[in-house]
Amino acid sequence: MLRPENLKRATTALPFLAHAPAELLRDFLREASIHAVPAGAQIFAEGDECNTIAVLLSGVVRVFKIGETGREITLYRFEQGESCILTANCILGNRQFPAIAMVERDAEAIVIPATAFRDWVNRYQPWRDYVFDLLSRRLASVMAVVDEVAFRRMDARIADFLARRLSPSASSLRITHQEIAAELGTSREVVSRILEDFRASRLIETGRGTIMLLDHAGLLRRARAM
Amino acid sequence: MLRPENLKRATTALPFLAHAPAELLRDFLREASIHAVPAGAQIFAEGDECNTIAVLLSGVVRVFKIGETGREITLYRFEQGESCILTANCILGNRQFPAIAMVERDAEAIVIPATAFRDWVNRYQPWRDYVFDLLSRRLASVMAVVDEVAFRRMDARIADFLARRLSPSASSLRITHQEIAAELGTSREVVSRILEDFRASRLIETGRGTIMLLDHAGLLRRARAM
DNA sequence: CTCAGTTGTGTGACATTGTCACCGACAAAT
DNA sequence: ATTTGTCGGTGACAATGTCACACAACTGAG
Repeated sequence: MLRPENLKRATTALPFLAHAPAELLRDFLREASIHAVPAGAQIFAEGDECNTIAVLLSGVVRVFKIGETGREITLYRFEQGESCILTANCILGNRQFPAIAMVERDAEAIVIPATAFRDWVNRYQPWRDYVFDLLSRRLASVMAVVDEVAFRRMDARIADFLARRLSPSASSLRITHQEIAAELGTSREVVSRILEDFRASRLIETGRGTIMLLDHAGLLRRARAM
Repeated sequence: MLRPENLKRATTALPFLAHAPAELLRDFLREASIHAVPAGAQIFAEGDECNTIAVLLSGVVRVFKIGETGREITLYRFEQGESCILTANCILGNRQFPAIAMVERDAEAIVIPATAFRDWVNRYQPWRDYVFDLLSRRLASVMAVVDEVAFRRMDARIADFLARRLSPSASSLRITHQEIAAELGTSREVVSRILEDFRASRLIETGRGTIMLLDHAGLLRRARAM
């Protein structure tokens, strides 16, 4: 049950609610509820059955896989207005959750029971569009991950990653080598070696837990070379 | 425009048509058409816009990515009753096709215009369920590919691949090393080396363009070891 | 402040995988 | 039989993953 004042926040996250049929809004108010989830909490683990679906109002959730050796790789993240569409995936297909979802920054989520979710997909076009769009976006982005992992060299991927998170205006980044490794699906040692190389090439400067940008254009060049 | 005798074949491929509302059937007959596509034909290339969607009546289509070095990796295949859901993906999200789809075995396809497809998703629940289910299945299977590529060793992946296609009753397989490489996203040399190793371990016997099974249990052991 | 424990990074050795250059064996066509 | 293209084998080297370990920077308890 959602309090009316929270409908405003929900509408910020899900803009289509502003023009949605009154019926959907009524159902939404009745079925949805808001929960706060602290950073570090696992929302779903590999193999879980899903009986609710969450749409984020704030915070960030990271969805990733873990290999047998303990290595991780990020599949994607979602934040405000997005939902763990993999959950939708399990709900609609009665499948098990094929990855791990963990809150990265404290999150508030609108939680909707699986039964209501399924029902709305059938009854309300705006809701249906929302779900299709997310599902479709994820499929494309996960396919892009396959491409990255299968074909690109690690130095290019790391350069790419850094170039996206650093800019002349935000020239320093707090992140550990281990975190970069988990992002890209490699090991910490490999990241350390490549960062050492970037440092020798005067692309970045490194400190414990931080990376500082020296040469953004140079990073982009490394990202493109292969 | 579909001839009534072809509706039977379509219903074999899409069982939900048997219980679908008359309206959907009428639309289906009006909008769908059947086309034969020979093996080797590219259905979609990376970056294509999609304005039709195809559902297979027969044959096999392989969807894959190509890296800059020319290496390939198979994302998935689809055959009778399945559709190139990535097309749905582009249609619903107005995105570009993010991979290559090529007919592997001569195919016949029911072709539906994008506009009709979109319309039916909104109007007919059986159609909607069909599309959701496929999309959702693909997402899960592409995520499994990420897991494979990121974490499993190549010898285990090749052993796995062979164990699936060989059995004591079908103990020989016509396939080239290059084809295995394109399947798994590695290079021909790597496949050759690993097959040589399997041969030395008396798991298989190899000939030009063929692989013969010697020890199925042994292959499965190699597939599990990491 | 000091010390011990924790976390982040560096390093060398080695195994696995990817790339390149090249060769020879085989098959189909002429 | 010769030619041509496909298929597979090989050696060298580069890139990546794994393991074992060292050590420096931070943290919190006392």
